[in-house]
Amino acid sequence: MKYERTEALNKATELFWQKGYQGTKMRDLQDHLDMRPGSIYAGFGSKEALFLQVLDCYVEQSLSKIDEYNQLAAHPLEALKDFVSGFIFVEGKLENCKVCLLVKTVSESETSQPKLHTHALLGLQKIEEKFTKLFTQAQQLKLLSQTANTEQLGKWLQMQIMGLVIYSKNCAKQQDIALMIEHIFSSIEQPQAS
Amino acid sequence: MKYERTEALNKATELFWQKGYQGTKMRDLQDHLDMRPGSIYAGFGSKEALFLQVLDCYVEQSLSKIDEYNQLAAHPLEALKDFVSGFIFVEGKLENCKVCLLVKTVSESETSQPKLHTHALLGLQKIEEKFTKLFTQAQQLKLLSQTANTEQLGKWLQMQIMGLVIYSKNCAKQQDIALMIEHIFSSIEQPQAS
DNA sequence: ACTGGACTTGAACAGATGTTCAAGCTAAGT
DNA sequence: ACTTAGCTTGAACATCTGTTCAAGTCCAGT
Repeated sequence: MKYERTEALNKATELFWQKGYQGTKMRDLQDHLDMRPGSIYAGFGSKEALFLQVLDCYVEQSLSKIDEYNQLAAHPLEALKDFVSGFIFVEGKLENCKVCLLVKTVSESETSQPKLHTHALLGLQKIEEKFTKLFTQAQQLKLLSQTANTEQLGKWLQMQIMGLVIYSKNCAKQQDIALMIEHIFSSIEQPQAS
Repeated sequence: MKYERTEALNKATELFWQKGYQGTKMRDLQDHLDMRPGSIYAGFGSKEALFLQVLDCYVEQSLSKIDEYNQLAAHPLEALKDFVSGFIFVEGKLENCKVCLLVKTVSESETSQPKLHTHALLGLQKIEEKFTKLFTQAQQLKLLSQTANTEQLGKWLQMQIMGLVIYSKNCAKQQDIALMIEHIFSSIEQPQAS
């Protein structure tokens, strides 16, 4: 059942990612997971509990994806850029980009679902810390100015990604987005007084 | 009844802004507008129709707010910066910043509510056009390089605002955000090859 | 005082939605 | 073949939610 559990979690992630927490109905989940309500409740507790597990799973996967990129890339900055590009251009196409599940959740649950909100913020924080860690690595490799504030850079990148994923929904032109990504990273590599 | 209508629309905007479209229940609206369901339906048609009117109203108000800033400020770039700051630091405080209603709607309605999605995107487009217009003004006033692509700058600013409003929910430190705004505008005023 | 039209009221409705649970099923242990 | 423990089933339930409409209220025109 262990395998089926992760399988189910992944399918649930898909749905929540597409439709958001409130937009996903229990019936949708039943269909998509091919599980009856009783099984879902036995396995995950409740809709909210399932969603929290989905969030955790999503964060875990994002963190390891960054690590993967870091092992493949020539240096940490390239890894971050690849990660961002991979996030926006899914299978090379802009159209497939979904708004990051965490971003979506933070925006949706702002006031109505404090538990989800806190949880999503926590996830975003972990990812930001990973960004900061890679920036610090880059600094040690002399790829960044020794005076650069890597923590501030982590925040900056996190903010940029949030802007990018939302804006991607708004903008048809793949090239515009690619240009923005270039711009973001060229401004990081030639650090201003920040 | 004309006055009461805009009054009601403003109150509805507040609620939708706080809770999102799906998160706002008809009963909440009834309480908050102090109107009975029949009156709401007579005046606005349906929950969806009301929300669309709220969106239109929100866009209109945002556009005129930019114009106001433009008349008060020394030049268009300052106006844009004031607008962004005013958006993020509501009454001087970061805590009051709500995720932009349009951004929230785009994120929430991505797949489940195509009508709302399209409408919100249209609103964002209008605002972006206004940004571009101000950048073009700035260029004519020689505040920007004559080779700068003002359309691209409009997109860039729009994307930055999206990032900022979401990130503001995540980040406690007012100073970090202020720094980011500085960074955004200083990079615009010293234009790269974009 | 009376009429007619427009707006308001709020109980009621139909369908949706999260959740439960008694009954059924499956397979490993004896 | 029998037992047992744990998982699965899906009808049923209580509550929620968007919407309707017959009845009521208000007020300008006569």
